[in-house]
Amino acid sequence: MPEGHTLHRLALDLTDAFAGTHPRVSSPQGRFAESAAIIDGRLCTGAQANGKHLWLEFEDQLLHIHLGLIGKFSLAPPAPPRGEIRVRIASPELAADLSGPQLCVLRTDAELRAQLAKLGPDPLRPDADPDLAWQRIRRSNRPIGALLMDQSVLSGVGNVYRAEVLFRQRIRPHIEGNRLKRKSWQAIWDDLVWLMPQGVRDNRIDTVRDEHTPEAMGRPPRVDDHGGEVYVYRRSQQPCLVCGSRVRTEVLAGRNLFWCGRCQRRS
DNA sequence: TAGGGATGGGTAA
DNA sequence: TACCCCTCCCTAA
Repeated sequence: MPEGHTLHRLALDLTDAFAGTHPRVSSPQGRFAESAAIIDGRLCTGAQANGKHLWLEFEDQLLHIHLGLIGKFSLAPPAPPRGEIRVRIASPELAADLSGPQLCVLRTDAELRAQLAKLGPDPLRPDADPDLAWQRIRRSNRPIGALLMDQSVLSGVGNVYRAEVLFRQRIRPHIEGNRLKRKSWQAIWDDLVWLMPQGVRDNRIDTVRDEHTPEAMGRPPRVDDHGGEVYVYRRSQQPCLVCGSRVRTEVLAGRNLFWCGRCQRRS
């Protein structure tokens, strides 16, 4: 379930669990066995995230992980591995099991920096410069709904935050980057900077706030299969929580986009 | 039991 | 744009 908030949360949890310790590192599935042996028992100094990239630091070796679409990391008291576990990082108290990652590889500091250099600003990092993203957006004729998903424009936003932040700011997903108003971009960025830390804190994406909360509207909370409270994501054909018209869907940038054609008219 | 989908992204064409 | 990989889970048959 990985958008940027998931990775930042994992970095915090992994740091809490293993920083300053010498965890055992193994590969129950076997596909990471050789590399696991290299860092097994080494001092772990912490974990960090940037966009959807996550890494653990073992002295001069960095374990670089990208969960992709289906990757998962679970932290729990040690138990026999279940399923295809690429990597287990374990202390006597906790085992972190990684399954289905798109990427899981040891890197040097220089190699990792080269990877991260390709990423646009991450709303979850305090040093992020939103103007770097704006300079790309204002020169592009691609729709903002595609640009938000492009990790070289800005990093960490995935399909849920894309749909939800555009809804919350009432922006039409199809407006081209070079026709988007600067203040609209600022509103998107500011909203992500407000929303995503809540995703890290709660470990899920909730975007329905203020007067539109189900409680405020006299309905029981509706939690989507993905585990959060949302306006439009995966709500195609259902009534918009704000105006009641049907939520629309189409594929944009290779992924299912959801939006309200009546509420989202701003550029 | 087979097939499809899922919050991602790299590569080839 | 199409296809591929990664894994798990739900649905239809």
